[in-house]
Amino acid sequence: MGDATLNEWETKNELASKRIQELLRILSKSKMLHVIYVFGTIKDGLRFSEIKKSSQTDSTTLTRRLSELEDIGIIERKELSKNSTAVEYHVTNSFDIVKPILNSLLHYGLKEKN
Amino acid sequence: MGDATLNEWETKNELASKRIQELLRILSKSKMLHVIYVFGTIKDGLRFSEIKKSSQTDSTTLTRRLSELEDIGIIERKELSKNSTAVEYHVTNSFDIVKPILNSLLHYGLKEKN
DNA sequence: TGTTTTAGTCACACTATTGTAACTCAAGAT
DNA sequence: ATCTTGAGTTACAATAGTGTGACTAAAACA
Repeated sequence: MGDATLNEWETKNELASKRIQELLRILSKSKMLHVIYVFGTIKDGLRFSEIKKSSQTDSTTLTRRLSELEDIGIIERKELSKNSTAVEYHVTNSFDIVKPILNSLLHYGLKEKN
Repeated sequence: MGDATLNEWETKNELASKRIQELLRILSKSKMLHVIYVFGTIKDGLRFSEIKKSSQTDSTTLTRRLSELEDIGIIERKELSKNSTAVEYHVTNSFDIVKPILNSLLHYGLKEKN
């Protein structure tokens, strides 16, 4: 951690800390990484059933994870053609903001303990 | 996320995913960021009471957080001079591995929603 | 018209995590 | 000898997060 960065963390508002903690809380929930991974790899514009199959998550948990991601503005839910049976999920710009975090985590995960 | 990185994530062992989830689970616990922040800013070789005061964490929670950080090898607990009343906590090499994650999180936290 | 698919919801028992308050026990200070 | 500090521990009740199985309502298919 550089000094400038630490100073920022030290002096800037508490809001950053709140957002960070919220993000961590959400990211650490069950199946969240699996779900995000699907958005990161497969494609944009995913159907509920596709995400469910690809992430191996049950309906209940998937609904929970999707609405949490929607809440923090990382994905968007779009009903296709005014009826409710067809729904598509898209990533937003904020998804890009989270990518470096996922990458850092990945590199941590791949690194050996020492 | 770059393609190479994604491929890694896709093809490398499940262990990475386990480690990542474990790290996220631990990082998202209450006061964890406060505690890590103290290690990152104040100095190395901290006493229990210093961490307690600086992170504004009660004994119970601090003990929990410190042993979790010790478990994943991010900090080390050292009893000074064979008696148990003086204890010092040090960061390990693994602390450096986690730094980029903290930095990424910080930048996420400081960024406006869009 | 009946069946399947899509996208969920609901209730529930179970486990994990939290904060609080009280307690301990050894060493150093008065 | 008593008081305080350091570094916790223990018990506990409250809250949060989990997977399971059963259920639903609309639309598309046969």
